Amino acid sequence: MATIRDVAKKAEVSVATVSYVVNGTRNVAPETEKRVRRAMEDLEYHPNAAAQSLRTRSTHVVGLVVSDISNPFFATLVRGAEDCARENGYSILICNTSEKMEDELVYLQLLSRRRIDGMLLAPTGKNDGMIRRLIERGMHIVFIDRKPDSIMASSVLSENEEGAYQATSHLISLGHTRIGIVVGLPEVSTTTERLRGYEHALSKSGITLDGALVTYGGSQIEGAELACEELFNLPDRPSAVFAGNNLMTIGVMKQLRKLGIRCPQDVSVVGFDDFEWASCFEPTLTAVAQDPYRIGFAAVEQLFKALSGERFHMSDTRIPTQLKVRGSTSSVSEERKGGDSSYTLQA
Amino acid sequence: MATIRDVAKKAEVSVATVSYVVNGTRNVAPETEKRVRRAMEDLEYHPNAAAQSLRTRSTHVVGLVVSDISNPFFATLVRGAEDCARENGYSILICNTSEKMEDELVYLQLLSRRRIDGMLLAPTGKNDGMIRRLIERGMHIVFIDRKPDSIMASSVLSENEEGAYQATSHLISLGHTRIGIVVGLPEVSTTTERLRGYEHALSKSGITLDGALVTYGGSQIEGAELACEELFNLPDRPSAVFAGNNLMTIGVMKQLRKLGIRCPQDVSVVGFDDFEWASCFEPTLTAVAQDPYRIGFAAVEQLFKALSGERFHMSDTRIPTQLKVRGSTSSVSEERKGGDSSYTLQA
DNA sequence: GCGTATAATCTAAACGTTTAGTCTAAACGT
DNA sequence: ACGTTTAGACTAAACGTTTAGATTATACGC
Repeated sequence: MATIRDVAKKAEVSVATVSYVVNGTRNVAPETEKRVRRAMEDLEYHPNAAAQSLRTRSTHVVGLVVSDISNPFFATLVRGAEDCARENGYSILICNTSEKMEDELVYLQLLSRRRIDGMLLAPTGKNDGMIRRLIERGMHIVFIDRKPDSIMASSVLSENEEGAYQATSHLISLGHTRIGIVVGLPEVSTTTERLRGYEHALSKSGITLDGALVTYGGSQIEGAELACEELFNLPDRPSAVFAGNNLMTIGVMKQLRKLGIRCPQDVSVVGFDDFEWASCFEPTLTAVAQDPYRIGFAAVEQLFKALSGERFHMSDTRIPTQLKVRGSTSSVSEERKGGDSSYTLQA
Repeated sequence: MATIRDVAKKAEVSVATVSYVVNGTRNVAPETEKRVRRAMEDLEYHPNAAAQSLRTRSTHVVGLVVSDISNPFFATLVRGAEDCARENGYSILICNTSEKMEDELVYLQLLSRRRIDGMLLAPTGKNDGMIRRLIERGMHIVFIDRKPDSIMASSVLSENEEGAYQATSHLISLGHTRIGIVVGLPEVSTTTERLRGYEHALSKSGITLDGALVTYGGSQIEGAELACEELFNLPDRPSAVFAGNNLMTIGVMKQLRKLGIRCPQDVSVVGFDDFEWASCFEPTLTAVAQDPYRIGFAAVEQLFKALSGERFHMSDTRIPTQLKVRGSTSSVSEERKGGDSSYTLQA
């Protein structure tokens, strides 16, 4: 593979000159430039990024740490991040923690070695110490989707509380009073925020919170199935269920089907996270839509702002959610009336 | 940030010795090792990966080029790839081509500069020249999901033809003879292979191929909606539709709903690619399940085999598909009988 | 006690860039 | 004609590792 020295020799100039034309960092005579470019073409020269990084102490790489990239929410978020990164000449290194603190730790160290210019992090919530030290050592971090409340740093998150509030209020407005909720992992902020929105909506309507209706599904399908089973083993069952994320919505629906409980005739369901297909399969799902693409994109923008030294401006960005009312929720005690009365409510 | 020199000084040894304990490349006295490790801890030393790469000419990074990581198929594939990569101390750099040849080209060059150790590539099919040159220059490439037929290199793909054959045969066995198909981009191998399976199944049953029933949806939802509309504008409509990938299945379903055509009562639908939720929303979807996780995982394994110099063993791996028969397909002319008669047929 | 093998450590040259600092020669102002 | 500026090009020192080869000390066989 050709080096800058080879190009220099072929173009009969010094390596410095080649570097200048590659980076446009100094004037070089049009004639010389032509010769250099010609040589680069001929030799199929590609600057060695490792050498550049070593010299310039900048890798043009940003790390992206999420729990599981196969979760469509994160997948889309990553896409948004990648699009923004690419526009600015950056690449993205992905890391899946599976919500495990050890894995997260290993990745944080790995990213340190790689001298990435910054990172987007959806923290498991169990490595705050290490994260804080990283930040102190100068690592630029933007939290995405969730954030540790003990650390001051930029973040880009959904309007979780407001979204959950709207979802719950929607159910209440349909006459539901026993509303079960299946939330994710207790240590992540999305869980607590969504729970808060739920509680807020209840209390606003004077409904007293029944602890038995709050269940934990671990953010996974299987966990949500169990949580849902739990809800319907209660002496007085809920007439509606609020599922805390996309996977748990599927878990809930699976369990309902298993139990022979019809939605929305027997129970209303609203999920956090929308789906592409939600409008063409039955029951069409009422959901709080997030905008993961925008979260990813905005987070990288935020990161670049920090990198460009724009006077350490910490910012917490909240991306709005949208309640999409579809067919999986219906008036309590009324039968489903059919017909498509979908509508959308903006947060 | 601490360098190896700092560690050496603190531990009162030479930099070489530090390197030896970091990499375990030579014996060092237990006493010395302890001192060195201590120093590393104290200084929070993380070896500079750029310097290592420069020196060793190996980055421990593999590039992953797909059309769109927000497509759940690729997202899961990436997860499989990442899991295997990580097990072996490698990281993954992601690139989204959006099926555009220019973007693909830019990424191929970028990955060259980054001196990645190898790459997984789902080619757009329009840069074969560049790809061939890369391989000649020593780049290790494993094709995933699809492959250019003009290039000899390892690949890990689904059993596309067989899967499509089974899907089509299933429809035929239900009495369908006018079977529409919505396939993706003509230049990618998945399209041609799935089309071949479809044609094969038809001809085997003595059904003559009607060109009007073969439509192109560009692998996207919107494209498939149009393609589906086209199918149902035909003088004699199909009684079944085979959708060529996950997004196009959604497009088809959206269009059917728009046209007021019921599935499976009016038309049967089978999709290529399964969904997590397919068994709990109506119509429960009959689909050819692929195993993207396994594709990604196997592709990285294959790549490592090549990297470890295991006598350039080119291999084309095919990952089996599974036909999951559910509720979206039914006997022609018969009304849907209800009840869950799901079953699975292995390829 | 002597040559030799072995273990532990060190020295210094790469790896491929960028960039501050020099140098040269031409252009310019007066 | 002569200092001064300027454009264009060059030299060489970093950046932080790895690793072949040299060096030293210790153990071993006889």
